[in-house]
Amino acid sequence: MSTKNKILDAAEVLFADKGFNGTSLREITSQAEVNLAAVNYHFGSKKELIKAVMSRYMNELSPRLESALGALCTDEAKPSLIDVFSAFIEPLLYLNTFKNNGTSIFLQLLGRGYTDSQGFLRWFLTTQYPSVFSNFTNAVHKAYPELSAEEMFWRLHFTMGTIVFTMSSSDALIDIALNDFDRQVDIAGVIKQVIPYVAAGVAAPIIR
Amino acid sequence: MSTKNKILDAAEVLFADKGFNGTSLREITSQAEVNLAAVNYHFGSKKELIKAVMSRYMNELSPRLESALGALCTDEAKPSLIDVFSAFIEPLLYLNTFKNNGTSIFLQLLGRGYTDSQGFLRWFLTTQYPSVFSNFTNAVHKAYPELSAEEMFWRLHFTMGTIVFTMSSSDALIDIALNDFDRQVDIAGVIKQVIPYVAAGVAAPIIR
DNA sequence: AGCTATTTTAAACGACTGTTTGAATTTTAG
DNA sequence: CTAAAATTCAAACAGTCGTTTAAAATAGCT
Repeated sequence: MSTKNKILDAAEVLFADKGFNGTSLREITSQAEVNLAAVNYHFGSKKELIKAVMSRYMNELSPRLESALGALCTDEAKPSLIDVFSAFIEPLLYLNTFKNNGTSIFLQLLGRGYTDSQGFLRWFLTTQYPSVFSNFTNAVHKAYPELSAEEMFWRLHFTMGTIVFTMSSSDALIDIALNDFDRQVDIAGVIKQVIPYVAAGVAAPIIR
Repeated sequence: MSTKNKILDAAEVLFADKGFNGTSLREITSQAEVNLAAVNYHFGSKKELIKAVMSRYMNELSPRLESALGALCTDEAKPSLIDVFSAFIEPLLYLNTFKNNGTSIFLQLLGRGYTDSQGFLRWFLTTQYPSVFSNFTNAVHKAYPELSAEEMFWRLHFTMGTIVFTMSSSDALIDIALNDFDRQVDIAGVIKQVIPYVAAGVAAPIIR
């Protein structure tokens, strides 16, 4: 295993758990069992390391998401919103085979990225992977054409919030579910719970 | 204006903007124009200052929320989920009169509290203000009795995520709405947009 | 006024942060 | 085998962090 990958593997878990600002390079390098200076040598800076961690996931996710959402839009049949959101399941769960707990880690990282460090990660994702967003809005528009661009904007951000926030505290929530309801839930279970919710939210009647 | 209040006023704005971990005591005290040591003198520690900032809002919000939700439950008429979520509007917007931008600041603080500092704030709120949560779940249960406790647990956390996440990035979102749609939105406008969304999400049909 | 208690102040504490350095080591290639 | 390139390493850098200290200033009270 290369030093670079040892660092990435250790970093993503710590970042997901304690946030980007909350994780020090010393924690990462000691967890990865490499020298402290290795991060700056291989990645240049902590910020570049964060980008590298996210890119490793986005490069796997982006094409799969693109084709799944693209298939919905080229179909002549009108997809339901459940179809649109369900298109995320397979690509997201693929991250689990690509890496242990990959889905959960990635979604937690996404949540961290939106609140930590004044949204520089949001800028990075929207500029580096713009097609993911446009594919998504296109699919939603096909499923629910009555929704104006502005209303869609808000509802998609609400959806983003639901997903990202839920996932960034998914470990705690899964713990509570285990204690209060004796129910063993995994990340796939949470995803299946959240899809009807966000689909209904986006499909909510328009109040004018 | 007392030193204590000068600190609280400066702290809440900085905390909302940059998070609890992202704001240093030196930023707070120089913004408040008081000595650095004043925080530890008046509050004991940074952690206690965070609690004090939140308590100042919760002590205003909690009784108003309690009576608004309580009224729904004692009514013999079955409330709709829109009614339940609309019960939050008046107490939340009251924070705006209590303090400039109070609603927005409080909701942003809430969002920060859920992701910063490994959820110690979540523990603080759920143990110090448990009635808010139980009143809420009671009201939802009355509006939608078919929802099991476990399903309600998940949907309420999804809702929490939607609200809290949206509000913690509300400044950025309001900016985008202004640029892309020439639409001036304020925090009340965002709340009115989000209520149909979360109400529909919670009301989503149960898939078993 | 004087005395006490409260508050403010400047300075320093030790611990931690990301980053850089230059020498030692390992790997690669001719 | 050897020389060059790439990597690892311990050490130190300059900063920032939350907190503490002890002296100075202020306030309240008799």
